Amino acid sequence: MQLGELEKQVLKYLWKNAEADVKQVHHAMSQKRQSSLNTVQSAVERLFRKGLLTRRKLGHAFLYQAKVDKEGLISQLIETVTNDFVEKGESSLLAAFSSVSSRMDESELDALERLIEQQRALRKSQ
Amino acid sequence: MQLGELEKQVLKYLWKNAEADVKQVHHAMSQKRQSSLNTVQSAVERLFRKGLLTRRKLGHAFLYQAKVDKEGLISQLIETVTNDFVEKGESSLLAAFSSVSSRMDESELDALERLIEQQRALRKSQ
DNA sequence: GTAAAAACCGATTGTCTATCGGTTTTTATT
DNA sequence: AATAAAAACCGATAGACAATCGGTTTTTAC
Repeated sequence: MQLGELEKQVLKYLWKNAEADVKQVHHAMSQKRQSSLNTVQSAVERLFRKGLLTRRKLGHAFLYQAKVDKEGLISQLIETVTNDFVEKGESSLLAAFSSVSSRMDESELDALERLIEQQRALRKSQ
Repeated sequence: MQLGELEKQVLKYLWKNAEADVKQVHHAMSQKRQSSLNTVQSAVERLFRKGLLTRRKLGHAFLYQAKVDKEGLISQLIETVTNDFVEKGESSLLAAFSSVSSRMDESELDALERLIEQQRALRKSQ
């Protein structure tokens, strides 16, 4: 999946602000860029068509909401870029990590290990 | 960094075959697609300009070689897609993992922990 | 029913990959 | 040094896709 700059900004905004209509999104975008309302509308629609947003009608306008959270999207993007290089059968997630681990320093490795423990704890409790 | 399909195939080939000239690459590509020699030449040049290949002249032709290995490229791509979403200061690599870990099953978490140990061992020995 | 607001459509521009023909440069050979 | 062959390089076109925005249609409130 290919995301443009404006689309990313819209997503970020919707992660911080649960629901918003196009007007609000446009207003928020205007801090960083001078896109017209229509341009923002298009970006929002593209995101909606890509399945990254949900929406419901409230009064005049649709209220849009992020369908995936940041972590979900990132892991989706990671799977996309890694899948192209990973052979069938091997886990692209693991492959991704082994690619990344060599760039981590000691403290990051430690932090990573703690994250694994957290993840395990989370599972036991459910 | 954006990689097209042909570019990916060229990279994969050069990961399997240390050095090759355009002719060889073209020949290898012809198994999967019927691109002309010039088309392959362009893809190889693009990869070279992107810093993903090195080359040296041997006789007539340049011999091209992958400058990054698969793991290096994947981790580079992961950093690219994650950096857009990660705040300054936080490690995008760690953020990437926490995005991905929820999709891993028990055995993958185990495998990941072993990878961390390997990584540590590797470092101590150097 | 109508005016205003929002959504939707269509067209244009810009960027990037794939494609390949054609020209220039390099190299080996005589 | 001249030349023919090989490789590299240049330029142009087509196809995707994001960004952009004007204009039309649909929806909603009054």
